Amino acid sequence: MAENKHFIHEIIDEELKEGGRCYGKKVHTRFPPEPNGYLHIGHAKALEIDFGTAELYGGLCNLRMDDTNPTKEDEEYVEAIKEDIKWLGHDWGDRFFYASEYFEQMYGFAVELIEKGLAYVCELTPEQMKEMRGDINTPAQSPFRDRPIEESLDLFKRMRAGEFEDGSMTLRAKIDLASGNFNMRDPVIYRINRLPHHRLGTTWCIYPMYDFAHPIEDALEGITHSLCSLEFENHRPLYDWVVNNISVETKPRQIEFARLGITHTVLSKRKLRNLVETGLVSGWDDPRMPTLCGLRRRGYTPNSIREFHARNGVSKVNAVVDFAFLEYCLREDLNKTANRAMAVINPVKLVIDNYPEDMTEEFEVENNPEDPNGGTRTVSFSRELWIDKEDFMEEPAKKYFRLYPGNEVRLKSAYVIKCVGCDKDENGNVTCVHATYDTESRGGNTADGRKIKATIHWVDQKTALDAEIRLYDRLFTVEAPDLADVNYLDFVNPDSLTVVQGAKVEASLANCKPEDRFQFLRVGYFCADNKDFTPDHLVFNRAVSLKDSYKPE
RNA sequence: UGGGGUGUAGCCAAGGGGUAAGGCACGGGUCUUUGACUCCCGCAUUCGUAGGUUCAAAUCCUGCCACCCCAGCCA
Repeated sequence: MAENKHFIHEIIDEELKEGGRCYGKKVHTRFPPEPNGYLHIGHAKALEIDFGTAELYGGLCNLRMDDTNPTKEDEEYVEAIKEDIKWLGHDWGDRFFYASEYFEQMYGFAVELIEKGLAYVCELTPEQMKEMRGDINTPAQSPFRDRPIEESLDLFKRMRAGEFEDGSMTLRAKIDLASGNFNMRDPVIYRINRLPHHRLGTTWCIYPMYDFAHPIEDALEGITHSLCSLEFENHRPLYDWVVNNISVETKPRQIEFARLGITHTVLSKRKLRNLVETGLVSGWDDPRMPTLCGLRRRGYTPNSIREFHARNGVSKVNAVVDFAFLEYCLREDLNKTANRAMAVINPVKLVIDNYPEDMTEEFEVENNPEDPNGGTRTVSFSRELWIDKEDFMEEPAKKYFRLYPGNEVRLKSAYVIKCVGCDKDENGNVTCVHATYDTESRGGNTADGRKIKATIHWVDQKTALDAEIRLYDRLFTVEAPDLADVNYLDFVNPDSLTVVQGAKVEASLANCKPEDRFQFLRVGYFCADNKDFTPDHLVFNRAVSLKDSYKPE
């Protein structure tokens, strides 16, 4: 948790003091997704703020599906949303709700407004209403504004009864047709729509609008703080108008914060959906997607995502955070928690010329040097090994200190070896590296105490397993593919996925399960794919590479 | 020319009259059986801008500029 309280918590602190709006009350928030898509890292920010605020103050946070528009919502998203929230580690207890549970009460409040002369049935069609909306200098108009209360009451009842066509009538709040804030120009609060609702079917043919429904949902649930994103600031006067003009005891307060942006990706539902539908990614859970299910499949931990948001803070500035910062948070978490393993992604054969052909030894290797209780595992060693192509150079570049003829390196946890040459094919490609080992260096330490600069990873050919490795990189080549004046699809990174077949991994990896995460030593953090990994077909996704400060000159 | 917001380093972000926290990125060094990690050092004479008030201004006042949101019977 960040040491400095952000502005929302400062406000709450004030309200909790004696005489404050919430003195003696329990802080109660809510997370209200619309079930029409998958949750992404931006939603996770709201999740952290909503659930995190409740946790911080010893309060509660409700999970509520905001399903007031049957044309967009679907039950299929509900379970996925719950699953993602649970995965992140948040608990809504028994407080799971649907906005649609309150439709009857909302209807009652609408009637109350009509009776008070604060709402009226308007017969303008959408087109007419648009024409009569007015502009900055001209007030809106509605010829039905002064309709008698009884008449509105009757018409509203008949709207509910299904007597009128979709779109032919609305219920409007009577507020201010000349307001500079267009949300206050007699906003529509009910519309007619005969599409079946995902839960209630055809029970209703009229549905409340967000601006009317949301404050009621909050008030009915006893929400003290309704935290939402900046674009709803303009709606706050209407939110307050609703809670102040209907008969509810609790008056929740809406506070807005800036939503999250991240470089090298897009976060709008429309654009994400487009990536899926055009096949540029394999689905909503493609490991390149910023969706929670995508990040999960990629290898991100709930902890790293929560830490990312906690460290970013909360403000009202439209922020675009470096993708590198998300990666940093992941590395930081996985460095402490992920077991190490050896995997050779681009293998080349290494032969220890002076090692007996039929001999095999076993070495103990620590699972995680960062974790004293991490334990050890056993790896086998024999004359022929796999090492990474990048760890050998026949003619070393400046400052290169791995394997090259005449140079010594340490094979992690095994022996110190000295390169004696290599074999090449007719095209000059290295096919095999030759070395001799120091028989006095078992475990990796030299008998005479001489320092060995480089340590490289390796896998025994006798026990190595084949694996498919999916190397992921950022989805877009530019920082801001989301800018209004560019077509984001033009900047999809053609190299965002590289599939490597025939990588060689240590035998212990046969026992791992989908979603197990590892640091492949000196390479990066990898995660067993949660869809395609099987014991017979090992598939690992690269979550993030290790930092690499080696810069060839 | 309306209403609502926001401007502190390349990116986040504290600080709200007493002389610019912290993190990421970046550069250098240290350590190292991972060129990772750790640790250390460096990185805003200045807070969108111009004035004003004050012994003292990122903080208070005034003007200006830039950017974001708003004219769905979407949320």
